[in-house]
Amino acid sequence: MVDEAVRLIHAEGIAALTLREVGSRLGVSRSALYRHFADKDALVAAVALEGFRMLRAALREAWRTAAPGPRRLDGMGTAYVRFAVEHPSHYRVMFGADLAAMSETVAASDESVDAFQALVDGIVAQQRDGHLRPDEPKQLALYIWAVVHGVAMLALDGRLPPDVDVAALSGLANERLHTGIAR
Amino acid sequence: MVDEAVRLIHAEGIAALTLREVGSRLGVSRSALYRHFADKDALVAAVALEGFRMLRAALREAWRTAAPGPRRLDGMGTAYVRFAVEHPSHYRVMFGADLAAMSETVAASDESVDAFQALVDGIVAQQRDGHLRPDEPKQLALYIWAVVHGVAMLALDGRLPPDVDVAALSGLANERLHTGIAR
DNA sequence: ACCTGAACACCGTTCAAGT
DNA sequence: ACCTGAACACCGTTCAAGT
Repeated sequence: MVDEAVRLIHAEGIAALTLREVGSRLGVSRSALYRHFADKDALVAAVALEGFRMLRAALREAWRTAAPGPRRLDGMGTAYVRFAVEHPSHYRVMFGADLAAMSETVAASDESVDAFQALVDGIVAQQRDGHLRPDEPKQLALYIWAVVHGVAMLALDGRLPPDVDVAALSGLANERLHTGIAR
Repeated sequence: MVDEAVRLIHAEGIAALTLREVGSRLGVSRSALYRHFADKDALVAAVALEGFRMLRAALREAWRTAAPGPRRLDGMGTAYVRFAVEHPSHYRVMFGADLAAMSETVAASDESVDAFQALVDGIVAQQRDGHLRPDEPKQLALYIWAVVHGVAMLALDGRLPPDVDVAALSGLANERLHTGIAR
């Protein structure tokens, strides 16, 4: 069901995600879905949780494989935007207004908290090695998050001019971000 | 109708914006609204256009009243986030996924383009006075936009931890943003 | 345990009919 | 010109009934 929901959003957009269509594609009646999820919000939340799990893995992987040094955080920024661009259906559900109502539960989930923690961990490590300003790590993490989230949202919502390459903007953002927070 | 739509979103959330409720609050049948707007999207677009008009005015005003000098752009960043926080209903419609389908027309509107242009104008002026890196102004503007948009979206969607003050984060963002792009 | 089909209370939208 | 009321094709959700 979760996979089918993601495929449906990817193919037809988030507005086309209806329980009827999910059921139809799975060859089952719409009411049958209620045997597996409490309601539509629960299905959407499951997609969001899967997304946060994937994002967390992508961020940790980016940190792990990045060369140590002052630029080690850059990989996480690139990985974040790339995740959003490569998994727009997940990202839209994770941060869309549709989830705003029930966001408390999803935001409090281990998956979501851990994804953010991966960034905080990286910041603390870079501060320890003297590569980053000794600001409050959580505040700094929120700032970095806002930057990459802003780039991702503008890209996904088609708000960037057509001649602008997302990867190029992401690269520029990483450069200016780095200059702004480096020690 | 536009005012009533904004009031309704403000009071009940964007999901509660229905033509039936708007009509009911105006003491008129739902079908009567079609005499003034082609469909619901057209009403939503009108709210978005009003929002971009207000945002443009707020940005230009912030630039006009800011003290000249290297910090003159900071006021625009603060004004942007403040606009989003003070007019969440407008902002949500302007940048929400609901408008994504028809965003081409709204994004191409004078109101929207002018709001962005206000930022580009400020950047060019600051570069001329030697306060800013001589990067491509449009690219720089997109980066700054991403930063303030990211802060605004996280704040509006309730994604910030409860102990985080939006104004404080906006201030920190402005500081780090400035360091990253100053000459 | 899992599914179906009908029903209910909502949507946006259309259209003939009224003033 | 502007509005109404009924109708249509959609939603999510519930529930008695089936296997």
